[in-house]
Amino acid sequence: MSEARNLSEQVYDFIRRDILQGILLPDKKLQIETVSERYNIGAVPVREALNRLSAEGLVERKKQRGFFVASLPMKDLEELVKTRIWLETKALSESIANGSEEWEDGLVLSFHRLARTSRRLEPDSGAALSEEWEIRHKEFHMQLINQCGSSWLLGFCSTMMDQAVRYRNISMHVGPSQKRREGAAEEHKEILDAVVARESALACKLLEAHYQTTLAALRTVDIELQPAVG
Amino acid sequence: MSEARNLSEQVYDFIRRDILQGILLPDKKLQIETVSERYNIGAVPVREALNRLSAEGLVERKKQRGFFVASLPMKDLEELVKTRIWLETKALSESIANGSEEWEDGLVLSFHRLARTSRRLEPDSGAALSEEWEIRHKEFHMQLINQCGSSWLLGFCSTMMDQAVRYRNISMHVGPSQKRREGAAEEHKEILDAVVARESALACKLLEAHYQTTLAALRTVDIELQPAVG
DNA sequence: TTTTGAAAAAATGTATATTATTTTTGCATT
DNA sequence: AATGCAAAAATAATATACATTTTTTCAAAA
Repeated sequence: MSEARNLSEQVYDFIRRDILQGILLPDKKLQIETVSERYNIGAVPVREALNRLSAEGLVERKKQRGFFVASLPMKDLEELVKTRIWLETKALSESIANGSEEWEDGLVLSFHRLARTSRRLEPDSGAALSEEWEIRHKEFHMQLINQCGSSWLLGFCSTMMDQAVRYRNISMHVGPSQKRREGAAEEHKEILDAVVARESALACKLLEAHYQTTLAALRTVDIELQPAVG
Repeated sequence: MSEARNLSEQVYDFIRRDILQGILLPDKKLQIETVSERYNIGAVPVREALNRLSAEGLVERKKQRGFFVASLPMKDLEELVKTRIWLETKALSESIANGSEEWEDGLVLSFHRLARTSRRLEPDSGAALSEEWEIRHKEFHMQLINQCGSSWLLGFCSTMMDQAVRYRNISMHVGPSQKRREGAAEEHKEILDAVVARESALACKLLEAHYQTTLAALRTVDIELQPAVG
């Protein structure tokens, strides 16, 4: 894993992971000294990491007032999902148009690994397995679009996927022990099949439906996500 | 202008401006000490600025090897333009669908200001006027899409506009005193008219043509853009 | 020409000082 | 006594100076 990364990169990874997993709650103050102590790393590396995270939108930076975990208002979720659908369906149709058989093979593989991890996932599974699912899930969705022919578009989609993960994980932490949505596995299978059949329009429709369903599921957790300040 | 910004923000603005204007050439090493001296600001604020710029893609960060002005390969320009067309036509059609008359008014105003600045622009105009044109130009293009209903999409388009500006400015610096493209002003007018007429498909076609023409103009400057290292 | 290793240069990290913001405290006023 | 305000103390962000570690350079030897 850690191949001689420097402290700045280590603490960057730690904070990033904790924000995505919802361990660090939205709007929480990220005081340099506290973060420093938490990860046992000096102030300068911490500041460098926070500066980069702030440019990525996972951290907010208020001048002369320090850093905060980026806010995550429920009302912004709709906009996020809408934009994901716009960009990812575009990327998906381009990918289907350009993608070789090798790409198809890679997609089948990504799906299989995701499905395997899903099956092992119990309501009380440990954090490690849950983290593996997150990785497989993102890999599958990125594999769907990675032949779109634009690294810009891929980057934007990746950024938004990470934000979406935050909503999912926060809702699981905040609500009364939510569990991961059941139907998702079949939806992934349907998307895979449509892509392999090169049915572009159908694949896009299924992908959109997948995100709309996820949105609907999150909306039921209508708990206010802004409480934990400090 | 500068309302009590701290050193880190000041140097951030300086470096950003110099990269966009093409004063700092692609791949140039951004040595902390050198940058520090150049802007008369200490090492820590410089590092914070460079870290943020690296997350934005204007600066590249190689671990244990420091910072460099982000590379700008000519081959990536095609991909950038393609992606801009994908996202901005989507944003434009949404904007036209949603935009109120106030938005329309704002667009007419943006166009007028851009046109006025264009007219004043001579081949030997100073940097100040040229910088004003850049600002007006971006304002017009952002105004076109700012009712798209997605701040994510707006941010992505803004990021790519900045990258495109780099190509334009670099080509003017590197080539034998290139001048700004003539036809652009009329193209802007045509886009404005199509938008005001709410002819969404036409407006998108014109916007795409506008970017394709710009791309073609830049392609004639086939000078390698990678020489200045150090 | 290629390799090697010490010196120089530059990035990364620590300790500390400075400056801005927030909180507390004490006094005046209602 | 309760409230409001202002000044001072405390806290925390920002910046400087300096130490350590890594990379690069350059010259001598294979």
